[in-house]
Amino acid sequence: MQTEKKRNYSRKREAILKAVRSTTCHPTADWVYQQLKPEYPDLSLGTVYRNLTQFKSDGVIMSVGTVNGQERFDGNVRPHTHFVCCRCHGVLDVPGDFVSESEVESAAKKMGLKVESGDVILHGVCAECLKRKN
Amino acid sequence: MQTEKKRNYSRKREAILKAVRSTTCHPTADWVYQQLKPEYPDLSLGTVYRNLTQFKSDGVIMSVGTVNGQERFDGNVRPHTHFVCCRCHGVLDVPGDFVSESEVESAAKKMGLKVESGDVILHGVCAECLKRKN
DNA sequence: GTAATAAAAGTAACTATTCTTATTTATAAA
DNA sequence: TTTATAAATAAGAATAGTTACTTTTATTAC
Repeated sequence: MQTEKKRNYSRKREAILKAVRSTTCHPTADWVYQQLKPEYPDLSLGTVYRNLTQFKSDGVIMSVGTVNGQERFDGNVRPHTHFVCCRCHGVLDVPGDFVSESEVESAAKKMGLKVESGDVILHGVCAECLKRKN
Repeated sequence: MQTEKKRNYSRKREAILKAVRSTTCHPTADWVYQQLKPEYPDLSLGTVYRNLTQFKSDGVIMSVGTVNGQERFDGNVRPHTHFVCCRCHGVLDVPGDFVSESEVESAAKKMGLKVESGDVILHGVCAECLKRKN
């Protein structure tokens, strides 16, 4: 049995989660902060970080990893693929999984690993950037 | 025609590349620095960073991404899969590719993306950590 | 209402990485 | 070999993303 941690409601926390879920841009902590600042003028960046960290460990959001020095978050926790543009550092969802669950499982078993998640990250140049300057 | 950039030979640069290639631990910049410090007492961390960046853009090493706030490098640039242990933050090679090149290509084409590389990163608990404490 | 507890603000601290400048080293020419 | 040049380096300061800390504020239970 796990120890239950009680958690009080907070309007800001709710807004932070909503902000992450409202976009497909895979935002940074600062993006969320800037987004909410107008409506919550006393919001602090630390609050955004703290809540994003909580959401991550609760599994209601996920991290896409660090792109250009900044962690990128995703409100969509269903398995999907990410594409990172090395020009504009945009992150895009690519529908599809592309990875063979069973092959991974058998390779992991051979090495004695417990695999909890698997991410596919594609790198390249996005359509926008290709158009802009070839 | 590309402008050729001349590059002078440097004993330290060679040692840095050798260090990254000598291990499968997917080292951080600091690991390389600590490793070479005894033999090159006047080595500086900035030199390690600068050369790793050069090697990356030359394609002779690759980045595994940021794990626990630090970039991890890999001297093996052939496509392969990485496993990141969320307990000890170790990075392991997993033989195999697991991702369907052709499916990725067709999905990318549909979105107008130019894919240059694709990485599979598995997350979980490594054999060592599973043994240590279950 | 009041007490107990969690959340937030604001600030300070931390850390990986990059940048700057003076110095050293490697290469090429004379 | 000596000299000229351009590149590489050391050292440390600067930057930036992130986290931790302390005090104040908000939420819940009674």
